[in-house]
Amino acid sequence: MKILIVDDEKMIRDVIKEYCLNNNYSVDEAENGKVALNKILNNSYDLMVLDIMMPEMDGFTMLEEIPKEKRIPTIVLSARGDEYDKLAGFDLGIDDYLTKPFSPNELIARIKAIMNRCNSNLSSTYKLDSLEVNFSAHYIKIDERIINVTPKEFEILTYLIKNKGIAISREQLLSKLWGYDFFGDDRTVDTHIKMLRGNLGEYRDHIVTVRGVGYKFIENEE
Amino acid sequence: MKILIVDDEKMIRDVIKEYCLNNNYSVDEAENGKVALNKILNNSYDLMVLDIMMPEMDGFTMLEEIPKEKRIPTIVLSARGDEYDKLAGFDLGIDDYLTKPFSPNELIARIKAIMNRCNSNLSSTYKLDSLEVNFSAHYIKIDERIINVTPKEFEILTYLIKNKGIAISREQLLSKLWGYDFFGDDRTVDTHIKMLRGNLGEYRDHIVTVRGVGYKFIENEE
DNA sequence: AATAAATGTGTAAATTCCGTGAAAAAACAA
DNA sequence: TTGTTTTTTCACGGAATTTACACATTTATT
Repeated sequence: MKILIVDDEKMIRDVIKEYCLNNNYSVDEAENGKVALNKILNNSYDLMVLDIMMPEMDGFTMLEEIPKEKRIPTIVLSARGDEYDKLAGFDLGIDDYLTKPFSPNELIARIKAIMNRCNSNLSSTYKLDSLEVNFSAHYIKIDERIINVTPKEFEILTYLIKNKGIAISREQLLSKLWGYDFFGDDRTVDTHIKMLRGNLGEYRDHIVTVRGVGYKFIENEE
Repeated sequence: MKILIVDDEKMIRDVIKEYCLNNNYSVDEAENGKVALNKILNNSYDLMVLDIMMPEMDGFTMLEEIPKEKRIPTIVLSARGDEYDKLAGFDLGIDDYLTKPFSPNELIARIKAIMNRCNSNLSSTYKLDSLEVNFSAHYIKIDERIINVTPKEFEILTYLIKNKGIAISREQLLSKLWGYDFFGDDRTVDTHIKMLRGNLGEYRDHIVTVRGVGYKFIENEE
């Protein structure tokens, strides 16, 4: 179990490190978002403890830049207590957060909780009437019949469903599903949405376009 | 999203209830462990806020009595701040804890965080009687019915609500929502406000013009 | 009451946004 | 390789949105 600690204050990194080592987790550190991003791209960690307020590259920006296949469970440290909105609207990949000052024991406890949760959270399917999306087995069924979609379409649908009810911008889709280094056209997303809708048949209207923003998946009328 | 609040002090239950309702969670209460256990066995909740120190049956005992299939995400409230309680609690599958006295806002934030990681179903919503503005889903409802507004109208309303009670100048709106490089007419704002008011129907008067300054959103008469 | 300044409102032109289809480019399989 | 599927680009056209502006109305001041 390897944990990446991202914080600009050495003191804090040291404290967290100490506690992690005592609990048999191995640790790597980064003092800002840039370094962290680099480490994430070139190594594999099981969990990240991330400070939001950092010089060079802040935590939010960094999270956005992580390509999807490199995303890991993340506990966010935040100095101010009133930024929850941001956390909420932004990225649902954040697993937990703590407001500074926090107790190291509490952090450890949460790390344990997340480690447990992730291990037990594997095969899952999403169901909506006769629509069935199996995330792990990677198939979509409507009325018990397999619907063929391309990988990208599947990724998009999955992402929208996991963020159902929330409007997702094209940029967010691109950076999450294509990767931070994709420099193509926004409208590519539209084309995939078009294909996806075509394939979803009677469920096509569950992908709603939010004009000026992007798309969202809805379960019912809202 | 239904939350069960378990605490022997009615005052505390009421406060938590108030905040939960404001955030679109529905609420049920129990004044001790026995009642709570009963409710859990016969209903289904998405989350529980649980006080540890209670008469009749304390929180820990109660947690142990819950059969595995009925366990739900739990936030523990504890009057004592010593670490032993905290860690012991986590071993019982507790998801988070707060020490009394706690800030209701923090509790809400943590509830959101847990809801978020369990079923990624959080929504930041502003409610005023039958007016409902969902920031993340990007919709406005009045009397349960969707109100169609343009993106700019939505942005403006959102901005005013987030700064409710404060007069916002046209310049401020322009620079925040249009961008610092907008060189158009001040009065464009007025046109959008006009449209927005039209769409807000009975709530049109909550957007007050502050003569000589700009506009503000108010909840009640002032 | 008269005046000036600020705001409300209707209209129409200008602009932006999105769905779509077609075709080029890239990835993949045989 | 060759052929097939997937991904990406791009441009058209309709529709929705944004903006500007003229005129009406309100408000504050004298």
